[in-house]
Amino acid sequence: MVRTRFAPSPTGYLHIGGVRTALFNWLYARKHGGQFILRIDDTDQSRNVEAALQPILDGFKWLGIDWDEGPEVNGPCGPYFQSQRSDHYQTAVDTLLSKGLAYRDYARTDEIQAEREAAQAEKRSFLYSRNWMAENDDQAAAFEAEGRTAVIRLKMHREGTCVIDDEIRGRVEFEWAKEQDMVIQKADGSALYHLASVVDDHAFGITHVIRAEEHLSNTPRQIFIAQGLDYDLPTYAHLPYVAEPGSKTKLSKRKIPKYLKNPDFKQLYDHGQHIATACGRELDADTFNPVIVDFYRDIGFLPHAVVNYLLLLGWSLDDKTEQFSKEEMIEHFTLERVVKSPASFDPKKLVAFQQREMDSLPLKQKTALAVSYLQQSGLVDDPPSCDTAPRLNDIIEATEQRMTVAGDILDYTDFFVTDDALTYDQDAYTKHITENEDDNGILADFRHIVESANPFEKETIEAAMRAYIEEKGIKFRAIVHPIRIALTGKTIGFSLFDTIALIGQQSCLARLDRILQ
RNA sequence: GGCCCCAUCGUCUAGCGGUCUAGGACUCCGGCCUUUCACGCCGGCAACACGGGUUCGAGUCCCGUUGGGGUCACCA
Repeated sequence: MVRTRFAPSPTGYLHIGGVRTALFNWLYARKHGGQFILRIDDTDQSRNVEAALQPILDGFKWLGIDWDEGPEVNGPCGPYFQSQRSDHYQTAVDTLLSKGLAYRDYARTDEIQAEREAAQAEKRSFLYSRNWMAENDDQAAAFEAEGRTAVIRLKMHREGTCVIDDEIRGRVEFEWAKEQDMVIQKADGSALYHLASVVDDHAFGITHVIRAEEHLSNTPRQIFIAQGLDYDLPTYAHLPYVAEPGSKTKLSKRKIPKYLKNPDFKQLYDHGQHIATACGRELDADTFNPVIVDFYRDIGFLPHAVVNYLLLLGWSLDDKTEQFSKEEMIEHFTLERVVKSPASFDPKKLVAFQQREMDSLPLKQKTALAVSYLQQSGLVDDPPSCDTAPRLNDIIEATEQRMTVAGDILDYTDFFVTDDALTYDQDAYTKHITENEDDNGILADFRHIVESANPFEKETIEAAMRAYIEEKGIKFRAIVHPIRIALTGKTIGFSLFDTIALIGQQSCLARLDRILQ
């Protein structure tokens, strides 16, 4: 039975790199008919865990990555919060202590620091002298008499080799003597990450530890703990990490200002800001940026586009397949085809996946998504009013391929404002209306076409307009801009005939009259 | 700095000794289409880090160099 896990720390947001790791764990479990478990790494959290966890759970739900055991669903191995498992960790510490594989250490932090710096100065690797190690109660009592307090450290081997058979990296060796005597329990009695992680992986029956490469170098100490506790070792698979756009440095959540210097990242970010602003949303720079999953959900990405993109960031099936349904991902995923080198996050390519996904979305669903943005920005009532509701599908259909994300509908809002409230792009207005003396003639003629179109449909309007330019001996492009500006205030938009039909005869006349007067 | 990992177009990748004058995708650049803006279509630019081996033959195997990265907490 395959059991994998993802262990997020309740930080308040779901990081894109974390999602990729979770996805691979999820896929591996699903492929092998096993379980995917969510464990909450809150051993060091003083803040409100519940509030900081919710966005993470919501993110996974949105992406369709479900968990078999963990928060909300629970399961046979609970509790799934590390803050509630301290008794397990204490038992493990006691075992390690009794077997002489860990010790009470009374060194002060400055004393350790001094040793570390000395090693650094001599350009050799640091190895603790164990000068303040207490291996029996008498020694401990002596140190305590000096007013010292103890942490628990691992008493690492000082010879031999630790061999890791990594599913992705192959055989990796570490000399035990280079491994530090890690602290596994703080002076206040709380357990630290490595200890908690190993104990819980065992308690949860985790068979495959699939995690990012940054954990490779601390695997030896985890193996030491596991062996000391007589646990069977899980299979390890160290994924390459997700790197910054255009770089091989690990993607971090705290370097947004730096990423903003990357034009592609900036463009995506601005796109998001534009939509969020149009929705009248307050922006939190910590969570509203392309490194955090919420960003994509909030501006109208399709979750599957994000998942599909992330799948290909460090994994491929072959030399051509790029689009995968969830079922296909599960069917084809193998650790064997995970790439070893880091993959840098490419905002442009993610958008391309989204574009493709959006284009293939059925109209009804597209409409539903877009309408929610119109509602958020107050342009459409919830539920839509009687005169708006029937037009919605037609409007979205007329967007054709212009919406990359659902929030893009907010660039085409002139169908939802009243004729009096329509605003004009000033430069365009000046250029095509004010400065062009012939335009009044064209607009007036166009008003006649609108007025006499019967029925008022795009086919009849198009026929009348084509006849008009033929008669006048002018190009169509000569009349497009003035008309478009008169009707929508802008030079860009849908097909002009769609636009006219969607605005409707009455509004077209009203908007034309605003200009003609 | 010690230890460890990695190395094919700008980016994601295919390539598991000959079929590679290195394939696909995104980006970019041309052109076409055209009622604007998108879309679409056609075409193009662009890579095996370097040096040694092994071999009849190396992008593919080995070693070294260089480069990039990760990690070295009473964080996770």
